[in-house]
Amino acid sequence: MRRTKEDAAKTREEVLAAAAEVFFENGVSGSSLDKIARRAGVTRGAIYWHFKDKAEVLTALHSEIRLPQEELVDHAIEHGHDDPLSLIEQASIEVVHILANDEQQQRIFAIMILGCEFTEDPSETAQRIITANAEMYEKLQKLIDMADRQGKLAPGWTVDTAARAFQCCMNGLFAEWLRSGKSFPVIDVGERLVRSVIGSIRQRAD
Amino acid sequence: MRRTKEDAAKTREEVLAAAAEVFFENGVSGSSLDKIARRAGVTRGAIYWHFKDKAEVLTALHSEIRLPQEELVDHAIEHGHDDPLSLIEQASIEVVHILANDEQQQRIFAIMILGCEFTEDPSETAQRIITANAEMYEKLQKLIDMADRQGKLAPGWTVDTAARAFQCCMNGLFAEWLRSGKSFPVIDVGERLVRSVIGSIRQRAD
DNA sequence: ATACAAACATACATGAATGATTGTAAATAT
DNA sequence: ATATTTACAATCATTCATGTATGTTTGTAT
Repeated sequence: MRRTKEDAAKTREEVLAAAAEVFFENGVSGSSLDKIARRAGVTRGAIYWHFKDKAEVLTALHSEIRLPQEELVDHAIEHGHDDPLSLIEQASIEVVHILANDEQQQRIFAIMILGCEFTEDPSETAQRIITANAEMYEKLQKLIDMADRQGKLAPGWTVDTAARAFQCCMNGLFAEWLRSGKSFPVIDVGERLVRSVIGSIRQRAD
Repeated sequence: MRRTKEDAAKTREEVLAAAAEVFFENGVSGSSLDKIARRAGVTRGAIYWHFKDKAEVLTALHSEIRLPQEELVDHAIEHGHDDPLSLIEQASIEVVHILANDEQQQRIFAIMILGCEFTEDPSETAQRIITANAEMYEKLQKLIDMADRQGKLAPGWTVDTAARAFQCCMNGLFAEWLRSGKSFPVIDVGERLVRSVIGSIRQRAD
């Protein structure tokens, strides 16, 4: 038996990795803590030591995801940018590429987007996801607002409508891809989709 | 007590309506048959009389949804159409309008899109949803293929890429709208989104 | 009027998942 | 060297949903 702090941290990570797999395979509420424990090579006791309950395992998984693009976007929001729509376009396409190659993040994304039981009275768990989505929306909104003030929005678009439309596309893209078992080339579809929508939001320099 | 055939059919409908509500509020696997029964004003016995188990309640709910646009689209696929992309555009926008006004269909849609536990080894339940989605995709594909053979696809688009991109948008739109608690005007966002994507798929007549 | 079947309600048996408790070997502090 | 935590494993009691079996009332056919 091993009990050093590093080992403890290691089993914590193993539990999280196992949880990602089991959640991904069986859905969140279809996964018992015992299944996760077995997959991680421990017992439920270990899980209950590190986490309060299943919900806390989920939120721990969620907090593991951190896209490098976020810092880029945050920087642009703070310091301004001369072509916000292009920034969105580039950053989004990069995110698609990253996600297409990182299995662990795919699983977590899938669990968050698809496997989350959704309830009208939002449970602690679902609330986290809603919050995260709202934060992403706000960032989009700020960037598009920046573009608007530069007179770069095509007629007919409002800041909110454009932000929502783009958000729907991206979430829909990942959701469909993961739900379908990665049955189509996300990168191709994603790039075209992003360019289409951004293209029609952008004021054409005719 | 009432036992006539019409009354039986009525309680069957009441059970389904209750199921839609309870599933919508608590998620599918968070809803016990007892909760549904109470909401419908019956006991589980009644539910087990009409349905084999919870999965069958779900599929019964699913089979209740039948959009009038489907017949229009089917007709076009069979008999041909001189502007398939416009047909997709029109039909999709109409679907958005219908959905925006029908609470029952919104709930069912929400359950199907969001509340479905997703699993790698698809359970009987999830399989139905996947199948339904695949059917919608095939129809899209056929229509876009028709447009392609008329030389109406913009350069860079393939039939599959275009069909996937559009499907992602629509599913993403409804998913986001329902998940967010209908916090934005679907009709506005939907119309702009549909026109944007179809517009960039369509060969421009410059 | 009688018999049977339809349409439920009620009661129970089962199994699974949870959470709490307890036990314990090793690590760390003193 | 000893005491005390740490980091788990193992066990147990409880809850809870499910499925089934059985009871009961009413419609309906003869």
